[in-house]
Amino acid sequence: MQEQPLKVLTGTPIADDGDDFTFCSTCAFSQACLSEGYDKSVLRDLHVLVEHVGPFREGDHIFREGDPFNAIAAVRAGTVKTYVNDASGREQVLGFFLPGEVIGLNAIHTARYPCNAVALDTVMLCRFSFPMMATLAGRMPGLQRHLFNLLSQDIGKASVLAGNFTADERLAAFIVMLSRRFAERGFSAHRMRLTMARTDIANYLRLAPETVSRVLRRLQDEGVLKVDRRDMEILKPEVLDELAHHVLRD
Amino acid sequence: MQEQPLKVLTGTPIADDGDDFTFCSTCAFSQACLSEGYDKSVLRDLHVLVEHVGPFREGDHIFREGDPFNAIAAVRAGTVKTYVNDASGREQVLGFFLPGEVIGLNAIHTARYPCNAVALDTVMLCRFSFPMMATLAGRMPGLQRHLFNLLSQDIGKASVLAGNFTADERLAAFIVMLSRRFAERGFSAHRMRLTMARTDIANYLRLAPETVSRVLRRLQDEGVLKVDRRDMEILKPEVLDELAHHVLRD
DNA sequence: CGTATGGTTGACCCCGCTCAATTGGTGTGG
DNA sequence: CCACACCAATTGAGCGGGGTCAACCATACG
Repeated sequence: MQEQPLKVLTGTPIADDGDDFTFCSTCAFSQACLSEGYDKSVLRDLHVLVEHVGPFREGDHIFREGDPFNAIAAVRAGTVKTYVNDASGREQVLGFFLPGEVIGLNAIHTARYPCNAVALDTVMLCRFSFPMMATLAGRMPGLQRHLFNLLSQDIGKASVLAGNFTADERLAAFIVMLSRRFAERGFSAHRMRLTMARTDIANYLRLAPETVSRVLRRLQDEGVLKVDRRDMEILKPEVLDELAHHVLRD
Repeated sequence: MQEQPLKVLTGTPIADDGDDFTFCSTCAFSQACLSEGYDKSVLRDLHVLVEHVGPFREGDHIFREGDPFNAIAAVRAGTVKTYVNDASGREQVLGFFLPGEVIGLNAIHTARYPCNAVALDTVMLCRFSFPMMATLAGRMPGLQRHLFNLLSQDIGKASVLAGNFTADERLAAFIVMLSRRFAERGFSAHRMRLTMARTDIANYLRLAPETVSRVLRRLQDEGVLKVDRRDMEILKPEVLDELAHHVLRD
C-alpha cells in the first residue's frame, strides 16, 4: 500500500475520501490493514462492507436510543453528539465524536443503541455492518485485534466526568482533549471551532451553562484563551495543561 | 453439556469450581460455549488456557499500573478493587469486581494495565491468556462475540460516577447495583457483606467518607437499611430503587 | 425592524467538603 | 484478662464552590 501525500488540512475538519484500496487517511480503521500485509482481495472484502452515508444536517439524528443495532460508524466529517434522556426527561450528553472516531461501539452487547446520536453540523459517516465485520475479523487477526483495541480504549474514556474536579479543571481538560484529538487527525491544535453549544459543553461536563460561561470569561481575562463565539484560540497551552493535569494524569 | 444442579448459595460468595468440560457456573465465560454446540475438543482448547490462580489475601495486589498485560481474569471468589493514583498521589477508586466479573479488559489496547487491582478479601481468579484467547476467538465465533459483548458492556458502566447526582442518589444506586450483581450470581439480594471500606465507597462515588456515613445513618433512621459495620440488610428496596432511579434510568 | 435563541452577568443560597473531636472495634503485649 | 494503641467510622460546626433564578445582551433570521 502506498503512502498517501499528506494533505494540508486547514479550515473545516473533513477527511479525504480514500478509494477502493485505501481508507480515508484519518479513519479509525486505516491502521487495521496497514499493519498487516493483506493482499488486495482481502482489502476488497473489508472495503465492500463500508458504506458512505450522509450528509446529515445539523439536528438530524443518526440513530436513536432503542433502535436495532446493526452497524458501527466512523465519522468522516463534522461532529456527532451522543446523549440519553434521564428519568426526568432531561438531556444528558455522553460524548462528542470528531472525524476519525467511531460511534456505536457501546451498542454491541444489547443489539440496540443505548443512546441517541445527533449531528451538530454537516456530518458524513462510513457505516460498517457489524455482523459482517465480526465475521471478517475471524479471518483477519489484525482486524480483530483492532476491534478489541477500539473497544478496550473506550472503556476508560469517562475520566473527565469521573472524579470530582473543579469547574476550571473540567473545562481545561475538555479543551485540552479537544485540542489533542484535532491535532491527532492533522488539524490545528491551537485554533478550533467549537461545534457544540455552551449548554452541551456544560451538560457534558456536568456543570451549569453559567459556570462554563464564567470560567471561559476568566480564562480569557487571564490571557489563556481567546474566545469569539464558537471560535477558540489557545494562547497559553501550558496553563491549560497545568489545570488539566489533575484530570488527565499526564 | 448437562445442566448443573443449582447450588444453594449462602454466606460467602464463592463460585463452584467446574471441571474439565464445565466452567464455573457463575463464570462470565460459561455462556460463551453454552450458546454454541461446540464439541469437546474445542471446549478443551478453551479450558486449557484457563489457569486458576490464588488465593490472594486482603491487600495483595493482582496487578499494578504499568505492568505488561497478557491476561484477563474472571473473579471466582472475593472482591477486587481497581484504582489509580491521581496527579497528587491520592487514590481514585475505579470499580469493584465481584465473583463472575472480568478484570483487565481496559488493558488490551495499551498492552499495559492502566490501573492497579487489589484484593479486598481472599480472592481466587481464573486467568485467561489474552493472546491465546484472541487466537481461539478467530475460530470460535461464539467466543469472539462474547468478548465483543464483554468489552461493549463495560463502555457505559461509569453511569454512577457520571452525572451530577446527589449523595443520596449516588449511594442508593451503588447499593442497588451491588444488590443486583449479587442476585445475578445467585446470592442474596437483601443481605450482603460490604467487603470494601467506607472510604473506598466514598472514594468510588466521589463523596467524602463523612457524607457516606451521614447518608447511611439517615437511611437507617428512616428504616430503609439496617447497617451493622460491614453487614447490610435492605429493608425497603422500593425506596432505594426510587432514589437510584435517576441514576440508573430504569 | 421585531422576535427568537443562545450566551453572559449578577445576587443569593444550599449541598457536600473540610476540619476537628469522639466513638468503637480489633489486635497486641504485658 | 486488662490496658493500651491504632485505625475505621461516626458525629458536629462552619464554610465555600457551584447551582439556581433572574435580568440583560448580542447575533441570526423573518
